[in-house]
Amino acid sequence: MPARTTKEALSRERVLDAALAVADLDGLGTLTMRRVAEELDCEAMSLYYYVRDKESLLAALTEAVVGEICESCLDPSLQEGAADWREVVKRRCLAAREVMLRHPWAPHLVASQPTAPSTAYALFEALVATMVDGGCSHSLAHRAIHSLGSMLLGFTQELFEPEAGDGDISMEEMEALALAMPHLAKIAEVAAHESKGALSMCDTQAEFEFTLGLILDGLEAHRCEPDSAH
Amino acid sequence: MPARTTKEALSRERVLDAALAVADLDGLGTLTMRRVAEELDCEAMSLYYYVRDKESLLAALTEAVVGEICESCLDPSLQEGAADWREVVKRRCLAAREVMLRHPWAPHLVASQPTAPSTAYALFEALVATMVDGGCSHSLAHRAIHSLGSMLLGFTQELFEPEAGDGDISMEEMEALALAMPHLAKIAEVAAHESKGALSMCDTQAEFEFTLGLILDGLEAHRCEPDSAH
DNA sequence: ACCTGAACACCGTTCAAGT
DNA sequence: ACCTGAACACCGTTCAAGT
Repeated sequence: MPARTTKEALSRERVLDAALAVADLDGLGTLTMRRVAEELDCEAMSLYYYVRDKESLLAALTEAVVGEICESCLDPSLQEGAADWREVVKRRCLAAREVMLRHPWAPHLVASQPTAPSTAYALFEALVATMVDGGCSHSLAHRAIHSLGSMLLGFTQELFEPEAGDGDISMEEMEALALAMPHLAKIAEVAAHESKGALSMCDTQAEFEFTLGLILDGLEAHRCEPDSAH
Repeated sequence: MPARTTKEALSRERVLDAALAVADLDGLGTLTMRRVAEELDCEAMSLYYYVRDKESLLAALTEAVVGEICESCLDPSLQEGAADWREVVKRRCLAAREVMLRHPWAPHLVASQPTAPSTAYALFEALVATMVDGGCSHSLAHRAIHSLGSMLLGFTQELFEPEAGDGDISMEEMEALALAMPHLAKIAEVAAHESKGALSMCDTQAEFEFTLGLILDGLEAHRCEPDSAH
């Protein structure tokens, strides 16, 4: 009779929501299977019906936060009245940051994952599109994604590296992906061409030095016109 | 008789070295008290004679890697023949990166610590000194440290925030620190003055936007002269 | 002073058994 | 199909006891 006390049926979604709630409340450190179960008023073992193991739970949680970031960043209203491609990109980074501030555990979690969740690619595609429309080359936009990585997801890491097993993505999926994200496809194409024989698609050393150069040159410019700062 | 099989006495240093070895060999994930003990051919409980708990072991390990980074960055030969303050800072960041590549687990570990290890301050002091000698204001050098944070330690995070308990550092220590690191002391002084009443000493939102601006403006410059890239 | 055996609380996970 | 009790391996940590 009492609807309140009737146990609501579990579901993968409820499990995920509970995990997110625990992380938001007490951080990743207290996110145990038993604690999530407690939140759902069930036993820890029940979770394994909806989730392969803890690792995959965390992977799903990662996808969820990154998805939230993407949603915020892709809000069309961010484009309104922007003077510049820079302003659009800036607003998107600030939107990403807002989400990260709501989920302080997110950078840690994303960084601990072996690969960036697929949700992130939509965000990268949108950023590259904005830059290319703004007159940037694909190659510059590519470097920009690397340089902005830590502003978007809160940490620095390889983003474009292939997953452990190449075989787990089919040719059809590949083509569908290329159609959905033409700019990323073009970037991947160029990068693959330039790096034939290299260990990884992106020259991370070069990317590092490029970003470093941007920052140092920018600081030098501020040194010469110290009116803006201070 | 057989010196080989005679158990060498444990020591805090040996424990730390063993922990570092485990991390380098198999990553932080396998770094358990029992595994470290195994490496030392003793029981896990023995470690507690030299280390309060695992948390403090990890803190010591953090101090060790950050110390290694500082040593590399502070190598005087990095200053030789540098055309610019930028070149010195760049070489230091690249030196830091080399250490990080040797210890891929380092960014994770440093980021997971509640506070940056004291070892890091010597590095910041040296960088600020280089910039100020190169004609930068203290306030610009301060922002530079924030902007370069992820290039130096592999992640983004609050660096200057006070530790949980303010009381655990005495007035004498404070003054000794100020004498050893005059530039950081000056920066702290200015920041404390500017932020009276604010929650934290550094306006992280402003630092974020500043770094973002450096990157975006740098990219825009590259868009206009696309000869250098591509 | 330095090390360890036994023990405890907590964790992820499996599996057979319940409904 | 969906959930759970019992059980196992592994973890950090304490403490009394050994040398």
